[in-house]
Amino acid sequence: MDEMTEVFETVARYFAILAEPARLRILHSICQNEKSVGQIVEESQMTQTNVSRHLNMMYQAGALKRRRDGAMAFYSVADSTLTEVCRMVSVRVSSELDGSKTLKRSFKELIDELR
Amino acid sequence: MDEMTEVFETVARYFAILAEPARLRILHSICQNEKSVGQIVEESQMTQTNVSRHLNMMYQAGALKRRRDGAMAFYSVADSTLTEVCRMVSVRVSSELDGSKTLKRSFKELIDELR
DNA sequence: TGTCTATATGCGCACAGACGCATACGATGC
DNA sequence: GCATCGTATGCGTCTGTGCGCATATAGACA
Repeated sequence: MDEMTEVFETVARYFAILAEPARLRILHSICQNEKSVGQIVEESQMTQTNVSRHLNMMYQAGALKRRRDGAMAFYSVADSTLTEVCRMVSVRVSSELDGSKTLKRSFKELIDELR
Repeated sequence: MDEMTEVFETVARYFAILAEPARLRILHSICQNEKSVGQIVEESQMTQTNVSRHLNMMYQAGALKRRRDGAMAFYSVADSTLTEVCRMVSVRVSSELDGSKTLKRSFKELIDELR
């Protein structure tokens, strides 16, 4: 396989992590402190199955850290570049909104918390 | 629909543009100067159909500019944030490679050209 | 008008991935 | 041991989307 092919596939796989609303929701949920699966489920309004699967996917990809404590599993962000680019893109996207003010406020909230 | 849902979907759609090797290849191809579809086809080793479709997709998404000259269409990058985050991610990903030196060199090449 | 070149698109296929349901696994407590 | 709680996973389904083939459209030039 061509070298560049591998390069582009690798970068694309990285972006694929962020190309899914469910995973962005999770990232947002744990970008400040680690959280247990249960906490994330509660906050994110997603099913436990779905949250668990996305967490594992992100963990396998090296995006998240996992800490086990008894039966509980706590996840946190392992790769700060994820939140950085997420923040950059949020800024960019929100800057060209012409619509609802409440939507803009939601973006600002997200941007402030992505640190 | 919840406001946050819309926010996450919007950001995810943005990342989806970059979550595809073919589109990264195109972005790399035109990140310095505008190019015609034919030129991109040649450089990228992709079929004309495929290149055209991805170009149009990116154009519709506001990622690219299009200039028509006769029968030709020239595309260039409209959103510099795309190349910026692409560069950031490439730096990040290449920094944790332990393998082949030629692969690292390919990454460096990409990173240098993403400006 | 007819032909050639450059670009776009309708159609169909195939594959990937997101989801829910049910269930399995593992730890804790009785 | 058994029941319960928290988390992970096998399976089936469904939607989305990337791709190729063929064809359509549009401009240039005779």
